[in-house]
Amino acid sequence: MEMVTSADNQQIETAKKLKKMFGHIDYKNPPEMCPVRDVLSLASDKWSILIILYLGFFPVLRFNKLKKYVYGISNKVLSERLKALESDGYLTRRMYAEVPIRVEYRLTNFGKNYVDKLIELTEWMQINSPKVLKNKKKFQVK
Amino acid sequence: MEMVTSADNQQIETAKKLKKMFGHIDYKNPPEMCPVRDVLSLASDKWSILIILYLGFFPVLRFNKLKKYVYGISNKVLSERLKALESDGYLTRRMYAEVPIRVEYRLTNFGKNYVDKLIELTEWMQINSPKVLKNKKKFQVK
DNA sequence: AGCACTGGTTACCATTTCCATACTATGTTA
DNA sequence: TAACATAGTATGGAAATGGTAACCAGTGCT
Repeated sequence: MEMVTSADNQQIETAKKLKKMFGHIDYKNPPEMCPVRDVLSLASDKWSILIILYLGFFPVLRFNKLKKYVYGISNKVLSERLKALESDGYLTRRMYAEVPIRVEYRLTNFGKNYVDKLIELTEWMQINSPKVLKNKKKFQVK
Repeated sequence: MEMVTSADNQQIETAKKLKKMFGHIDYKNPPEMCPVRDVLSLASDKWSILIILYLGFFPVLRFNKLKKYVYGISNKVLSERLKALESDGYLTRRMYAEVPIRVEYRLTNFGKNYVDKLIELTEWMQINSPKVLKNKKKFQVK
C-alpha cells in the first residue's frame, strides 16, 4: 500500500517544473539568457528583497525613511539598488522640485506582483529559520 | 459595483502577510534576529539558488559536475557556498576515501522543501523576465 | 623509476563590491 | 550666523569575489 502525502505531491510537481526548466539544458552549451542568473539574481539579493518588502508594506517611502527601515544599508548601495530596481520595472521614482527636494518611491504593479511571490518565500523562511539556526549550531559543534 | 479579481485577492493576502511580518516593527529598535537578513539572504544569492535548483533536478552531483552546471562559478566560491549550505542544513556532503577522492552532494529533505518554494519564484521569473528586459531597455533610452 | 592524470580543495593575488563617513545643494528655522 | 533638513554623490578603506596555480595520494602509461 502506498501513501502519497501532499508534501510528496508538491515534490512531484516541483520535479516536473525542474524538468521543464532544466531538462533540455546541456552544460556544454549554456543558453545565452538565463532568467535566474540574469534577471532574478538582480532582485533577490538581501538588500533588494528588503527594499521591495518594505515598499510592499508601506505603499510610499522616501529615501531616508527607507534607509531607516532597511537598516544597515549604506547611502550608496541604497541609491544604486533603487536605480536598478527602477530600471528593471519593480518600482517608480517620483521627484518633487520642492525645497528640500522630495522623492517618493513606490512599487509598480509588476513590483507588487513580485512581492506576492517573494512573500511566500520569506514567510516560509520565517517559519523555518529556527531549523536553519539549530542546524548551523549543531554543525559548529562537530 | 466592485470587481474583485483573483489578483486583487492575492494582493490582499500579501498585505495581511506583510502586516504580520512588519506590522510590529519599529525601525528604532530592530529585532535581534531577522529571518530575511540573517537566514534567507544566505541561501538566496545567485550561486546558492543555482546550486540548489540543480541539486533539485539531479538528485546527486559531484563537485566538478556541479561546477559545470553552475557555469561561471569559481572553485573557491562553489566550495564555500557548499559548506555554508551544508551547515545550514540544505544539503549533505558524502565523501568517499577513494583515489581520486569522490564527494557527493545531495539535498536534505529540508533542502527539497526549500526547492519547492524557490521553484515558484524562479518559475515566475522565467515567465516574467521578458518584461524586465523590455523595461530595462526602455529605461536606457530615456 | 619517472611522469602525467585524477577530483576536491586551498593559497595566492587582483579586482570588484561594500560600508562608513564626510560632503554637496538649497532654503527654512532658531 | 549656525544648525537642520533632504536626497543623494565622493572618497578611502575593508570585505567579498574571481581566476590561476598548487596540493594530495594513488593509478596507469612509458
